[in-house]
Amino acid sequence: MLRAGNLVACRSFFEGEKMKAKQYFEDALRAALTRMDLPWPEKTLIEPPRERKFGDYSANVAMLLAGPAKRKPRDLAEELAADLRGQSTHFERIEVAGPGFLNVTFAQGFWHTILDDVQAAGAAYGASALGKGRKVQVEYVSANPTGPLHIGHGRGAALGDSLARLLRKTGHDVSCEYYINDAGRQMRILGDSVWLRLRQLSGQDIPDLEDFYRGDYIKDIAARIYRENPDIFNLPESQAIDICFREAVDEILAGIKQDLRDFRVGHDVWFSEKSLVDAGKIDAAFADLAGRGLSYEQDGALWFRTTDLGDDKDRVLKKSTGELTYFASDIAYHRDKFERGFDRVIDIWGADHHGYVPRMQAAVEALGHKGQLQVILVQLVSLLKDGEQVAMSTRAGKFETLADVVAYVGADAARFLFLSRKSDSPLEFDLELVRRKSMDNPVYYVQYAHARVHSMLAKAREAGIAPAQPGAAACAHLGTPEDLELCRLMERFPDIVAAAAETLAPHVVSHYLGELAAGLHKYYTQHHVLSAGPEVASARLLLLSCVAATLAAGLELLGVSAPERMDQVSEDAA
RNA sequence: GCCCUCGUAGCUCAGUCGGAUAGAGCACAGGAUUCCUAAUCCUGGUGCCGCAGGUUCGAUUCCUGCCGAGGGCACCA
Repeated sequence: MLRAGNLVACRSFFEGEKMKAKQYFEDALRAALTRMDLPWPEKTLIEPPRERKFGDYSANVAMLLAGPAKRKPRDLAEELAADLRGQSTHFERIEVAGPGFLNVTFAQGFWHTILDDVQAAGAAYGASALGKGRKVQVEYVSANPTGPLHIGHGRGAALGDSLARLLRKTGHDVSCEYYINDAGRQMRILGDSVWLRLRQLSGQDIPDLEDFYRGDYIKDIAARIYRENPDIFNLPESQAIDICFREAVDEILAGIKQDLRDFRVGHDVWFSEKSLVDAGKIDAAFADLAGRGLSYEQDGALWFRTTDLGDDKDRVLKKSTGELTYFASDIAYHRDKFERGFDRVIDIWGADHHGYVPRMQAAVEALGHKGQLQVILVQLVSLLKDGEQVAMSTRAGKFETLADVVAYVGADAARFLFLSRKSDSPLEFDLELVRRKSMDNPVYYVQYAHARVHSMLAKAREAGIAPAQPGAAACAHLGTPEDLELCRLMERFPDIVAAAAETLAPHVVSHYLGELAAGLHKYYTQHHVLSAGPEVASARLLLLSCVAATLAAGLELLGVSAPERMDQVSEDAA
């Protein structure tokens, strides 16, 4: 029952919004197979073939069916082709090729309908209801408030933000969250570090500590506290350190928030670890685990029986010193997430935490939410400047901050680079390369394509030429191979968005935008628009404004601006 | 020692559930602008898809082993 309902919902969604050509082909194939009394193979693949000469779309059904049906793939394909030729109207050509591929080419008129779709949808082009309104949380960055964000955090920030955009676009109810580790050992060290600097500043001769934060920003914070609280040395030391700690966290966190804003990244919720502790959520989580028989005490410590869940070793929740482990608050935190009603939780972590993933998965499973947590690991960013590696270490105070990098290369260029690579492979970030406004820099290639169209639209307005409305009259002027190529490219966009959202991989969008931009640039050099006569000009303006809308919709998903003039871009990276 | 990720063109990287002759950008060489922005376009060629087996109509893709790189195996965070 439920199944049937879903199927219907899916169907209407596909017809309206997903790749219409693909769906049309699939429907035709299904009907043909039914007529031939053959099943629909689960592993059927319908996709644009690598080479254009094989047509617009290609299906491998005949090869999949050949084995079970004990037939030759090519014979089967020929039979299918013959059936399809007699049944459907939108195909211009239906061919059998290679080992048994069934290749189809759509008629021009079919491609022209894309213009209606893009024009009608505008900025919403590519949107879908795939997520069915499910509540999803994306937690990302979550850097300890012990120093400014560095370039690696930037990669996670760009990814998390883009994923949220993708998930929203595909019909999910998304909430972005930043987990603030403001409890525990790191925070004690932070307080101590500021207190140390403060005492040194007041003239006390105290040697540096072994293990403390030594960045200049610590000195600055200490100096400000000293200025604002000249009598701080009259307080008991514990109270003074507490002031240092609180001031430091507040200031550093404010800086982090500012850096993220400048990078166009916004979290909906800033969740404090300390609040979790204060609200007794840790104890509640412990009780939960104990109730499930998954914890025990030994050697004065509280243990989580993760070996029951496939771990090779049980893990400590509360140390014999009474201190909580990171694991303990993470369990309580994730328990809280699901209590807040999220159907699905996505965490973005640095790849150095990958050993932690199975443990966290086990914990979530133990709490009854198996399969509802997805962890995405983001690999290291190695920062290069003039070819040489720039070292990064928060503790040592040597780092290239995100803010510095963004100021140097611009948010657009940084985001585009981060989002044009798979997150699980290491990334090389060459400051000079990313800063350069040239063709080595794909972001400008894409932005330029968008700006080019708007430049033409502006010129057209001056000349009194308006883009045509979609329809037969305009489409009669859009029959060149380049016209149709742009339509084909635009038609793929909704599928690209869906695939990127499903696989949580924004880089699919970046690569697609590169292709679409290339199509536009090629078109530009081959076809004049404004001087082509009023009717042709306005038909082409319609086509190109649809391309611009698609480019803008794609860039929006990456959080990269879609400028109407390129001189607006140069101000971004001064 | 055990576990995870990765290994694709000179460089940076794509390659979806196994499909047709493995792609793009950069770099290199040559060409295109009386006309909407040359931040553009066109033409050139390069691969033991780390190695060796296995699975099958077909493997860069899946399985096993090996080599190489990085990371992880705490009462650290």
